[in-house]
Amino acid sequence: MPITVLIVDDHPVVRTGLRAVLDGAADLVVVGEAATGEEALAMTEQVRPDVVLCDLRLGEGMDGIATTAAIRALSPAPAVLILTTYDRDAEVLGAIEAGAAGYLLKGVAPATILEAVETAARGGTYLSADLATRVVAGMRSPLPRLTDREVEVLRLLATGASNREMAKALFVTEATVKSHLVHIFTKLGVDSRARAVHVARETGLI
Amino acid sequence: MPITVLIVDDHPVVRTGLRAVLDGAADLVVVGEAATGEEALAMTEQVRPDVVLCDLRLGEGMDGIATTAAIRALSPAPAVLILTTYDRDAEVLGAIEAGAAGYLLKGVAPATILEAVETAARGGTYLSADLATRVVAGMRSPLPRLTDREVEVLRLLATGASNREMAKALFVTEATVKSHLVHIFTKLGVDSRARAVHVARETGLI
DNA sequence: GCCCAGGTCCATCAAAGGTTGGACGGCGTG
DNA sequence: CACGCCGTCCAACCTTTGATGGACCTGGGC
Repeated sequence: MPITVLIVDDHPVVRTGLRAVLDGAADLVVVGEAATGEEALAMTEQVRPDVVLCDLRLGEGMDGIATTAAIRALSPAPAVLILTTYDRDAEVLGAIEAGAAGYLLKGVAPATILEAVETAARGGTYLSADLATRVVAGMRSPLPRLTDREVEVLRLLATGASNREMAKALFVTEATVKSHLVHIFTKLGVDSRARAVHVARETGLI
Repeated sequence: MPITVLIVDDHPVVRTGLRAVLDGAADLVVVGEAATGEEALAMTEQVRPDVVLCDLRLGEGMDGIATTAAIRALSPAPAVLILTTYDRDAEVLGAIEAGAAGYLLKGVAPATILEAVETAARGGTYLSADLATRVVAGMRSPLPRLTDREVEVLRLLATGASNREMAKALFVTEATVKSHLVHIFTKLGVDSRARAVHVARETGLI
């Protein structure tokens, strides 16, 4: 009995590529394609695949992590393999937390994708080699938990807002903004707004 | 006589997808695949394709624009079609300036890709519909030309570097760095480093 | 009830960042 | 070739940011 796979990616070309790769394996059969998270969810309920191969970035609507969480909430829940171009720490952790059975970089060889799908179908977890160590590192020193307010400030910061502007936007005084900034800096281990934005981007925090 | 196409993308899956799409057309034949800009250049000289379909981002080494420029410098030069995930102004313009015969978003339908390749082979220019207007807008108010030095500063800036750090890195004084910053701010129409980084990212300048 | 954590607020001072104005060399054009 | 323009460089001055050390209030857990 072959392993059934649902492909989720917003790029037709990538879907075609994945289908071609998966069709090359005798024990795999692609049972559907979806372009959005919403579509993926609906199709999963209909066709009940063994594995969902899902891009992390899906253009409009739900992203890969939200889709993963929604799919894993179904029962019986198929394994979800996250596929992506980038290797941002926060996203890896987010995907794993959302119940993903693995995380693959798009740059990997076709054989690796097949291997990952088969591992996932057997209930295992597959992480691209270069990601495994990063995840472990991430586990050791988990990403700092920013409060909602702090994330709000961080987002404004990333748009280049000054303290004065953020204060206006958030209806607080400049002093309060500075206070939030200090907390953000401490949690991110930096000492300037510019660097805070940089690490926030790097870790996928924003 | 069929149109010959060389596929350039650092992701095996995407290459497979493109090959599948192009093989669907009777008058197209894929004569090779390359994973890097260097490889693409070498293969272009060997197999002399009519059209080179090239991803804008190629991981290590030359990027799509550099590769386009290098390929267009050959003679006879094949048409180069740029394929990408994103639609950043600066990159569109850069690609066109480098001699690209068009610019395609990866999200488009397979039929659109075929159409673009055929247009390119006939010597025409193809731009994804939503890009055309942006290019025109870009022409009307061209992106400011930053000098090499300014771009260098901007890149450091984006990593969150302080003036002092940039000065050390560039072997100039802090005052000089500030001077470059002023010019960058003026050209980008902003008044702070944070906002400069923001618009630089938005416009694909970095 | 008590305490602690998070959000808000504040003042002060040192250290960055940003503004202004100017010097020097290369390069193209009149 | 002289002129101006541009890129690079620099210094002095003023503004914003970041560090420090507090204060109050709210809500949740012991």
